[in-house]
Amino acid sequence: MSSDNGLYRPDEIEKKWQQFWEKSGIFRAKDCDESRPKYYVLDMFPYPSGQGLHVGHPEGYTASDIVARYKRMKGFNVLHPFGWDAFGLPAEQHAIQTGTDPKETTQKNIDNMRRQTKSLGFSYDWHREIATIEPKYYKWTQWIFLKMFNSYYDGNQQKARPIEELDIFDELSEQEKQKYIDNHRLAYEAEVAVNWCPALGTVLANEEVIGGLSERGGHPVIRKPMRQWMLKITEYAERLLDDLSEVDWPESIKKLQRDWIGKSIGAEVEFKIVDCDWNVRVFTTRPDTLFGATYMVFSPEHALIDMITTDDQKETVEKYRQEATRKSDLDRTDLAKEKTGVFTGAYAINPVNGEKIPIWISDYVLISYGTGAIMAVPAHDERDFEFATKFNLPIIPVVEPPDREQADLVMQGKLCFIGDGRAINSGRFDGLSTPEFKEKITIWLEEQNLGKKAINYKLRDWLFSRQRYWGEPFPILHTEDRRVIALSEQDLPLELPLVDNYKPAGTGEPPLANADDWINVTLADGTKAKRETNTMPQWAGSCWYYLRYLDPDNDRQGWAAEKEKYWMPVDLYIGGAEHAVLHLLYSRFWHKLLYDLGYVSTKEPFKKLINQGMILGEDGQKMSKSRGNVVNPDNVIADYGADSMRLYEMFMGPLEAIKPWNMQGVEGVHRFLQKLWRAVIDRDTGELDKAVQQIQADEETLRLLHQTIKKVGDDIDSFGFNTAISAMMILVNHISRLTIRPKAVIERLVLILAPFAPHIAEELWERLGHTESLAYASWPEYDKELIKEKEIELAVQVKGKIKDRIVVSADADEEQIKQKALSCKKVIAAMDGKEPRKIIVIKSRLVNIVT
RNA sequence: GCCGGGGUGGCGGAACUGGCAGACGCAAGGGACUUAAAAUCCCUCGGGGCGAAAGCCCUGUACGGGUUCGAUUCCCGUCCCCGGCACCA
Repeated sequence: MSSDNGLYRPDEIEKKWQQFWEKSGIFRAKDCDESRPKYYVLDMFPYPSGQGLHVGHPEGYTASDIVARYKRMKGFNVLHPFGWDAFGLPAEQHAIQTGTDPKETTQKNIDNMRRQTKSLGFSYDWHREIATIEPKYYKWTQWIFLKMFNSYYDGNQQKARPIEELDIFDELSEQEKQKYIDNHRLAYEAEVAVNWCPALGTVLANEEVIGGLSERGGHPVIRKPMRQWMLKITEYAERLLDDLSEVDWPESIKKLQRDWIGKSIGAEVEFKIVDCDWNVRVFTTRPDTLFGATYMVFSPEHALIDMITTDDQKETVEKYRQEATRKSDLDRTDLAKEKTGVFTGAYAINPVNGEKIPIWISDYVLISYGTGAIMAVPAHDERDFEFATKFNLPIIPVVEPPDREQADLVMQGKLCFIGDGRAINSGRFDGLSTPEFKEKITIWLEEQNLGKKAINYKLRDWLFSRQRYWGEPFPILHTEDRRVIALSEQDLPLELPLVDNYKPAGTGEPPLANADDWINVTLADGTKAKRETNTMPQWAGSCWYYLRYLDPDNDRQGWAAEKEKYWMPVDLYIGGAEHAVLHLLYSRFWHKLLYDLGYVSTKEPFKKLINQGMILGEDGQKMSKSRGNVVNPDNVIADYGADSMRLYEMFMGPLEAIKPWNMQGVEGVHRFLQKLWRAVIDRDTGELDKAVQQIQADEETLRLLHQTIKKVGDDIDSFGFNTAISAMMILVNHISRLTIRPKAVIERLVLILAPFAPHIAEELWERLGHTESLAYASWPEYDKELIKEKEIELAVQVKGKIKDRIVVSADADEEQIKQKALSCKKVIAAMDGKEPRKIIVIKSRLVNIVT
């Protein structure tokens, strides 16, 4: 008679162990424990969306959990926290539509996603859970903003310093002093042309505009000048670039960041404008082509245009400028379009040869890069070439291409050449190579006081305000007499007021402008002031959350210094590649500010970074509701259990790869767990199977076990989780075929499986007779000697083609192997009576006989 | 257009540092067990050819070349797919 007491029941054992982990507090990280090395494993915290978890989330979380559990078994004190990046547009859009407080919506979503996350059995220290929307959290986001506001960047020391230490000229008036200080703050206000999205009723950061449309929603975006808060990330450009060499990140991500920062080295050159007192500066990376500068182009927004435009050109120029401002970024960057532009009537003098050259304006020159004006060298710049060709401007070649054919075309003005070559038409510089020329002319320009070496970055200051309700309020007051003052630290947090209308006004005035009680403030001295009504962007909270985990309940500091010293930096950071630039660059920027001011002890926050790849639907398409190919983790767990879910996510392929979901693959790993279970547990009684016995394992089993222990450990170290699982499958296949299964082998198998499938591992561990959780059991050691094969099979090739195989003992020497190989019948036949010219023996691989 | 990543069976993928291509899993086919089915277990499984069979031969890692005793791996060229950037002077 058979009962089913011994069946594998993931639903039961998973609930049991999750409750045990929670109640026992076994995964609470101990601060400042100097007896063990520390290890900080961090997941990018999610936005708590109404859709809940999708299968992409657990991919990264499982990988980090495997590492966390593995490191604990290796004796590390592991910090593995979780939380919520909870400010965000969906909850606010919902609030606008329904009038529900976004806090309520968000809280509900957090509760649901927490339930889902816990059902996967991750070993998070839930006592450290944080959410960026909680006042006790954003108090410190505001605090860091104040640090930013109250600091300036000391260019000589290359670091941020308190604003009180800024040197000010005494002869300035009070007002001028204040202006000077405000201009130097790392958080400052500016009237900037922003990306205004009428449909969303907000401005967007450059990064949030994709091809002239809003990243979220795809609405059109136009340019509009508005007062905005900016953060001086540009001051950190050089350090953000340099310190990339210190972090262990994928090269591709580092490159994206380098390109985003976009450093270029060149020269600034001053051009005199004919018949007036104005000079204009341009930035160029090719000062060696100065002799070929045949005209200049100003950006339509350039301030000098009004002063230099001749009367007869005024109307045309004005018309063009109007059009340019009306154009959205999309129109301006449409590459299919032809270059446009108009002549200003003014001329400049080329400083190297005294030639009079016309000044044009065109929107292919950007006001925000360099000086907003360029010298145009049509022979050696493709954009200038296109423009010159269209408007019939002179093209003078000044670099001779090394290639003869190219050189001919360039000399005829028919080809634009942007490479390095030899200088021509450049007076006494003729004959120089491009790099030499660059160096010499830069020195010459400096001597003549006409220019100097210069560096430019593509990186712009970070537009930090949003016309939104659902974000951190700025701790800033605007007084009646137009001063901007910061709240003091004791006044934090400045909490969001309750409002009854979440709609933006549509004029650009944020929703908070309607909260009268909240906005109007009277200072101690009686001065009336209004609160800042913009809020911070979603990135703010995620810039520093990894620090709050260190000390989440501290209400006197964002984090305690000794905890920061103990835990930082983050040893491993896992998350999606979509944050390659923004989140990771912003965090690094904030971290460097905090470093300068002495609040953190490391230059970089994240030592090692891994990106998990996207998981596609079963149809190979990106998962989306409209395609109907979304896989819900809840269903997978209900059908197969969390261990199968975890295992499958890791077994699909390399962590970083993009890969399609396949429900039958889940079935496959589930069968693997079943097979292990059946090999250990008696189906009827639920006790250990009678085949599991305390006996010495045979040689082959022992070898396979030790090989597997080594492989799984090595693979976890290198994030090769898919191959680690396949190695364990091989071992389970072997064990399940044994009639007597050595208990000690099974125990070690259970231990190495534990980081991947912790519930079944804990359950089996218990049923194997252990009374303590395996969470801190020592990771099994492997024996190098036991791993070695006794006999090795070698392929024997004749001239690179395999003819036969031989088996030799592992310690056979080369001569023995050669003899054995040469004596194979098939080899003799293949050699066709010829003498071996050369015999290559690759130990433990093959023999190749060349005749 | 530029930059980065990639292209291996029907599918996901594996292959140390240039050394037996296709581990492991899925799907498929065959068999065992069963009254039957499910589950489980065993076998086959890149393509083509020869053979009654054991087995043997040829070919094959997007395509075309090259280096090498030997190339999925290194080099050159071409095609395709994915991601990022997009007039940054």
